Amino acid sequence: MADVIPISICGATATGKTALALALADEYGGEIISCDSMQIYRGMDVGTAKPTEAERERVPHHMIDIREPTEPYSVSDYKADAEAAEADIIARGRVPIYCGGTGLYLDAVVYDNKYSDGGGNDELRGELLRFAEAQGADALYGRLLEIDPEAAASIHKNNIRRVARAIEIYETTGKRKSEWDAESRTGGRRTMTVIGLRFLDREIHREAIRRRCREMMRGGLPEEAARLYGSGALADGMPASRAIAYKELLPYLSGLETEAEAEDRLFFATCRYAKRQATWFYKKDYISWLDVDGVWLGKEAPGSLLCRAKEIIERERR
RNA sequence: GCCUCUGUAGCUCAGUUGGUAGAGCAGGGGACUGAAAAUCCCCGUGUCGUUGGUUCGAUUCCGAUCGGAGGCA
Repeated sequence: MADVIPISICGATATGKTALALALADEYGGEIISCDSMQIYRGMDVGTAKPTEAERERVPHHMIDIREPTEPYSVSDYKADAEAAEADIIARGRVPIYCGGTGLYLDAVVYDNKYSDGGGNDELRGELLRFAEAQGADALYGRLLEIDPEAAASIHKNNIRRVARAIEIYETTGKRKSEWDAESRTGGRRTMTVIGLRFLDREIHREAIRRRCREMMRGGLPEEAARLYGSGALADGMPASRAIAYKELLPYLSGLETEAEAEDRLFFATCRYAKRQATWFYKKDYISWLDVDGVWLGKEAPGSLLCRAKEIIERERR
């Protein structure tokens, strides 16, 4: 039997990735590996548009609900865990199907990237951030310029998060970030069929996002957000506090805004996120694109989209 | 009917002691290798409600007028 080629469904939010991945899983005897930085967390269900119980019974899912909303997680964790899941799926004779919109995580799995050994040093990082706050972003950037001018050239000085991380890499590993990157990027690309879903018409995509926001608001998002907020999982600095959906509802939950205003806030944040995802994905040369405008408008049957996806998959198998 | 407030960017508003205007939000574009649903960068001409007047010059002062909000009758 030929080597199994993993499949990946990516694209911006609300393009229909989940539905297509499920259909493909049925078709090929696949199991889904979530490629989503927020579905990792338990208890964040409505807000992250997690697959439903029924869907997860129908097709096995991996990389979902593997951390508490207070636990940190990173790309390198993802790469290790997802690849382990993938190996396990293949060993059982099934097809791994990645599905999700976290571009960085997809990259980690598409390329043989290496991440700097020695990991992170939260204390040092915190110290660097405090330094930036006290002395200014320029001062922090100045430190990076001294130790790794090459990395500094590709990081904006105001992006103190990245500046701090670059310094942290050097301090903890003794090797510059630019050196790590140079080595990592020689890894090459793995064989994987990556299908990207996209709307050609931005307005239609916005409609899809609008509908999703409405469904979330009616589907228990406020209750979920209140629960997470009450448990402290949304406190400053907590991983879950970064997710779109919960922080947007805080003014509403504390009585400062109406439900309609909260929904708008959620909608705007999601649209901006979709744009950032699109910017990331569109320049990736490993993606084969499928337009979904017709499906959303009801002019194309979901089965037809599935056929188009299968064509791409079959073509790459030859 | 009278009085007060108000009319400036898609929205909320600031401002010009008279020299044609700027923030936030929304919107557009982009970056991205251990927090990524995060983080960061770039992009603002709009009949300053309309119309007269004063003035070298009015969005800014004055009058009228139209729209909105409130108050008194």
